Amino acid sequence: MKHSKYAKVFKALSSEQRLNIFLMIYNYCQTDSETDSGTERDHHDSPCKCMEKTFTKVSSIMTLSRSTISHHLKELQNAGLIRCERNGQSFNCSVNKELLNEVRTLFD
Amino acid sequence: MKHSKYAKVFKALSSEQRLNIFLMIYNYCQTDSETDSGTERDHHDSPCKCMEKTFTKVSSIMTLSRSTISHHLKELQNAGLIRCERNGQSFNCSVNKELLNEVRTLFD
DNA sequence: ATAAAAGTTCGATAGCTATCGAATAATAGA
DNA sequence: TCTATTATTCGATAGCTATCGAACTTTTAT
Repeated sequence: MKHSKYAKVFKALSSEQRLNIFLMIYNYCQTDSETDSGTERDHHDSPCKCMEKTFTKVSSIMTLSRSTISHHLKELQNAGLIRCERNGQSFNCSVNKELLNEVRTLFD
Repeated sequence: MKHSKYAKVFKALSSEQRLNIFLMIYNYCQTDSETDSGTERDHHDSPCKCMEKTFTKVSSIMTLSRSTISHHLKELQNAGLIRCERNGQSFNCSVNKELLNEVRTLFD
């Protein structure tokens, strides 16, 4: 992978608030996929289960305006760290674990 | 480790030029410690051998002014990613591998 | 259809950042 | 001591970023 893409990932995680949001989604993914390990899924497109109502959950925990949260979620998507989709009123996000693996191997 | 410290690390790596500088030092450390694996060292303070004349080498490879390079090296030090010391005319840097390990485990 | 809730987009702004050149300080060698 | 090399600090600047509130759009429920 090109260095510029890594830099983009790091930039997305360089804001403390945004890192908190990301880790919130990440941790949810972790515990969720343990609980749900038997289920059949497409591992390429969604390597871990979505965090449902991400926007709402983030809003309830962090004291940031809605527009700011929207912005941060978009930044995380833009860097490729998460994928989001709207499902009716629920806004769901999942972590791109493949990208995380790539990033991790940068330092191996 | 506190999230804010991770954010600081990511911020240090979020500039493409600075990431290039870091990876240059990192890669040098890697090949160097392989070549030099038998030597006795204090692994806490210097987990890998220094890259000698860091400043000069970075200058010769990247088209950045000296002041900018100085600034970037300081940022990397500030985030704890590298340690530098001046040794006469030579400016030597080494990578803080313990910190890298911590960062890596953020996503385990 | 209307209202409520959820999320996005827009425009503004204060503060940060990458970069430079010039001036300065530190070091080594003659 | 004088000079060349090396690195730091300073001041400036253009551009980016985190954040907000207000206005708008989309969706669900009544």
